Amino acid sequence: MTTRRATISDVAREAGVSPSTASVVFSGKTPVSDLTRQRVQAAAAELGYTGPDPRAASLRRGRSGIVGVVVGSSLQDLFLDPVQRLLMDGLSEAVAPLGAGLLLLRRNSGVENAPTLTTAPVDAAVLLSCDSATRATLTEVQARGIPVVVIEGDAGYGVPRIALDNREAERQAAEHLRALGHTRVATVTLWQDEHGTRGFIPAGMVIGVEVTRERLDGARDVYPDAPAYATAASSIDEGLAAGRVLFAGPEGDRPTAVLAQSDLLAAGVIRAAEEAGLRVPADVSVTGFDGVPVDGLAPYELTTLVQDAAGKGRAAGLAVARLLEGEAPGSVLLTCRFRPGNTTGPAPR
Amino acid sequence: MTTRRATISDVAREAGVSPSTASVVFSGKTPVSDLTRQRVQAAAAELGYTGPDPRAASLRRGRSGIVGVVVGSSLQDLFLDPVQRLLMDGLSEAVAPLGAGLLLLRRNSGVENAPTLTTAPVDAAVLLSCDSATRATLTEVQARGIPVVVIEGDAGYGVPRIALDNREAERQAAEHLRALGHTRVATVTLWQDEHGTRGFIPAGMVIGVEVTRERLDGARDVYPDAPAYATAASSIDEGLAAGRVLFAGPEGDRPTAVLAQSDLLAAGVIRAAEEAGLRVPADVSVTGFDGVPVDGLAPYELTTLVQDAAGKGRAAGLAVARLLEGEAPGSVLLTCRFRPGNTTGPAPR
DNA sequence: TTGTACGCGTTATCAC
DNA sequence: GTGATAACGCGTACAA
Repeated sequence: MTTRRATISDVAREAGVSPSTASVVFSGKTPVSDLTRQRVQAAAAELGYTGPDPRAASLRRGRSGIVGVVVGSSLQDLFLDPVQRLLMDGLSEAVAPLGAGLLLLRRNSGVENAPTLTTAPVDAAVLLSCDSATRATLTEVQARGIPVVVIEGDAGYGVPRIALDNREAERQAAEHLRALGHTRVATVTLWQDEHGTRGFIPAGMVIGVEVTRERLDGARDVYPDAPAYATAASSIDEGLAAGRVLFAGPEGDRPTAVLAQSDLLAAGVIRAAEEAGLRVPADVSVTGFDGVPVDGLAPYELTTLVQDAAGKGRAAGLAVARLLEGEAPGSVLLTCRFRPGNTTGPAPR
Repeated sequence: MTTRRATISDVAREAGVSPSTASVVFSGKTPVSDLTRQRVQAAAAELGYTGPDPRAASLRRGRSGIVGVVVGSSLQDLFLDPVQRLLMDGLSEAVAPLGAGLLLLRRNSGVENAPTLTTAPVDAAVLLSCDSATRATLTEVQARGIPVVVIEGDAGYGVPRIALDNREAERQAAEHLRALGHTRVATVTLWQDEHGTRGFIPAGMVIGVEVTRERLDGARDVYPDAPAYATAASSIDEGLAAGRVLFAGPEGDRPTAVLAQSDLLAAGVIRAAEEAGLRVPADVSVTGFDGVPVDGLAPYELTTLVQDAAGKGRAAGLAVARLLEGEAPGSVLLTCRFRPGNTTGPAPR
């Protein structure tokens, strides 16, 4: 049975009304008499018609109800990070009332034929931690007239941004350490480039990833010469590896405090300190960033900067909604709150 | 400037060719002379035309390049689980060559106007851990003629399933414990219903969540009377809470071994054991399920059942591809591999 | 290799 | 409250 699926015209004919009337019954945009509605619904049931074809409706309306989310790497890496998870949750929550869902699109999938922002029927796009490599995508998308919002990234050109006061926040953490008397302070950073290059960042190097650069700048505002070790991702394991490097040197050379750019990294650094026989915070102070619960960190409570990750996602969703209304939402700058814990203490002497 | 966006006809006119020729230049389905191609491309550049409108193309082709993924709860919860992350990664990898992306759809979002499988332009749908509540959705989607694949769920009705040999696998773990001489064995299960009801599962209760039921059945094949404590999610914290309950009783009453239905739960149970002053595996043996790396579990290596979660996702993607080709892929049953670690040992006496 | 003609299934608009 | 009309932008037989 290769029988064609029923269309709204079929239903209309069966019900003895015009296609437009039948359409209105399903969309509810215009009042319809009860009798007509019932007739149409009966005809639909009869023919097994389950409502308008979303593809045709989206062509006609010019809306698909889909928001593309461009993620950098694998979904695996993305969702490994609790901050990103919260963010996606907030975003999905904020676009749902628009009748929109999130379409996951990978940036450099390398797969032939993979869907992209230009081939997918998206109404708007959200770019996550947009780095320099994303710029190309951006201009093409804008040429299509697709509204774009950027989260934690450097978009320029009048694109609404949802950002954090990363620099000021990290500066607060650094000042907290200075007030405690620390002088030998190191930083463990988030990824510095799309390859996930690990290692100490050479002096004078300009980092293309905004969030990493800004947090590092904040640290350097207080400790201009602090060595910075870049990791490949925000995870406990990455923090552990970085911590091992930092704590490998002779005692007089080791940092007495570490500014980690995420809570997961901080948890890893703390573990590395324990491995090296150092006590936290007696021998080493550690700060994090994000303010997310870290499984298995107890009894420590990180000294950290709390951000509202879900709020970031919601703000992005709101911006998308505005853009779809034809408005021009401004950028949003969210602020972090410093939360002292028990992982920082006076510098050892 | 409210100027209409350029269409392919505009480009064709500008280039002095027919619309169909211009279309062919973009789709590459038919050979075109170099001269024509260049003229069309020049015209496109001139008019700022960036390729066919995906909405119109999808109506015409009857394909949108979108695979809907129906997730039960919040994205947060979904991606908290490393198994689900791997699965989504495998799935996204497998559908990318189809030119398809994953559209995240929440089951019971409760949000007015939220997108659903019937309102979104999806070519196919993947149901994750489909429980009894999902059945309704399923029939409606099938009425639309949208191909569906179910992962770890009970779909019935000729829907291809990607499943695991949960029962056999868990039975192996239980037999391992029996061989070690354990007699007082408890189980910590995954969610038993959509509400995430925690607590001991009453005897004789039938569980609607397939994966939970099957793994429990496997445990009961060996230990018919083993108490089972249900958690709300696969996480360390849930395992910790469950473990605290299990280890709260007097010594002669406590289980000497715990079959946890996931590695994260197992990690939590181990932590609870440590809290209670019990040594693993000297006082308590613990098994997991999944075979995923658990951050911070070292130096333990879980005795567990290794499953290929990414492979599960890929299998689902492949099944989707087949369905879209009009074929009728069968169900896939993947098997787990028992991997002994250092968290199980002889029963204490 | 290129052009013509048509339809994909729906909905906005306006007149009745 | 209902119906006629006209797009929405494109892909693809088929003919030339």
